Amino acid sequence: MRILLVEDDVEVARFVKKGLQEAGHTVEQAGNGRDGLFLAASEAFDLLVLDRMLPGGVDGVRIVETLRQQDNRTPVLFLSALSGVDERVRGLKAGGDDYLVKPFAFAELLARCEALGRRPSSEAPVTRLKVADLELDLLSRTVTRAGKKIDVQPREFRLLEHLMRHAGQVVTRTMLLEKVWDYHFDPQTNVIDVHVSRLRQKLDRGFDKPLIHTVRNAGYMIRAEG
Amino acid sequence: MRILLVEDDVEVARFVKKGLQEAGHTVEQAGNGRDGLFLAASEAFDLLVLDRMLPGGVDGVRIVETLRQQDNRTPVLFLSALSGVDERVRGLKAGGDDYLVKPFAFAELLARCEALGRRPSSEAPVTRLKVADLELDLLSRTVTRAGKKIDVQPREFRLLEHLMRHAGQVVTRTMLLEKVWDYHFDPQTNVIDVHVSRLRQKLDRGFDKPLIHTVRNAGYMIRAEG
DNA sequence: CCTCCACCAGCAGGATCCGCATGGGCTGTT
DNA sequence: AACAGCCCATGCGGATCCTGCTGGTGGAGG
Repeated sequence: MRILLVEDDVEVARFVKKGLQEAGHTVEQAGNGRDGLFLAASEAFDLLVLDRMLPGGVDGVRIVETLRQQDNRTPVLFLSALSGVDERVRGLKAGGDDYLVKPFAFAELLARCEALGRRPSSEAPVTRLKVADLELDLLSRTVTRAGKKIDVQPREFRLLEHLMRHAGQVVTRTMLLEKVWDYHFDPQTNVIDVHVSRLRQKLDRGFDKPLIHTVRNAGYMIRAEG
Repeated sequence: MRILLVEDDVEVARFVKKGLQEAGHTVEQAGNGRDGLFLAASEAFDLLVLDRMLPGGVDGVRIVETLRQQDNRTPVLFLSALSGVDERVRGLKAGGDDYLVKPFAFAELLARCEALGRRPSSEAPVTRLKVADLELDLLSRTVTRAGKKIDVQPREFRLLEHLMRHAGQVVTRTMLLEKVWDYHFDPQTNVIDVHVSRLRQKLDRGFDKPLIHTVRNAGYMIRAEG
């Protein structure tokens, strides 16, 4: 499972991250609400573990509310020192899925994480991928940016799908050749460049924030910022 | 939401049931594990609220394990007086989705119930259609019969999809022209016949039970028998 | 300044796909 | 029996669409 942990307490963060990783999950971490929200909105996670209280304006509840407003249904587990019933209810009402009070036993955190992660990815296949205002609907084979429909060719679609499934991660040319072209050799041409170029034109033309980024000597990456 | 409550303590049961009903949910209730399991297995609920300890052999954990084994993914919230971390972990590991320790505040129970009910069946788009041993996967755009992959053209795919979405119902030519071809007039040719024919060849050839049936003077129908 | 890498426009081959027309079979009616 | 209406299968032609390559240009990095 790909988990995003947003926690400002360094000790707790370290402890949780280590434990989750040892249980076989991939953990990204943010130390404040701003970064956390940005990551959660721009990349795909199976679960968010949020501290209820965070420094700097954007707290856990705020993050969830924002995400839910954007149709992001990623399960959310709150961690908090606030143990009052009202606090717990508020967290859940905002769109959280579970609420664990500090201090907690790691075994319970893990069990609850896995309970949350169990349902969505297991039986409800992803039907739409989203990166910033770009959406790709696997069912209708449709691409939209900022609500406007964009026509893409089959190969472009596969390319984009692969990029979006790895949003925020660099995708190498070799990977693309394997996964999008089913080539298991180097075609010695710039096929990829050409298709990426075409895709760019369709996706980024007319928008000031480009989504497809070149990573020199490595490959490409799709992501909202830099 | 349709909720099943399995709780042997009459007082608690009454209290919870009343509260959930006042929040606008429908509540069925069982007083022991046996009945609870039977109900949960035979009817469709959006959520199960189970007492962890129940009289007569079948306890909450047992119920969940049995259901999960039957591929029943209905969300489960445990209620229990057993507050140890190990107990909680066990409940979640068995397939529970949440665990609330008695005594609890009703507001929290309600919030957790609604958090659990929020996600699952509410909006899960259909991604695969099935008629007898014929399956159509909207995501991979794949058709299989009896496990064997069958290649179909785009237009054939749309045609088949439309037929399968109305399995067991006659689909008229006019409907097909509108929905599959986007024709709003009569093309005066036998386009439909041709495509149905091609589809038949691919789907029914080599199988004794045909799935696509002609309804004379009406249209076509896909269905397992007759 | 030089080199390498990436970008983009244009092009042309190819493959796919689709719809039409024809001829034949079946069914029910006259 | 003969006929009309409906439905089925196949071959063919055309058109579109798509894709990958080439070659020249621009820019980043050394």
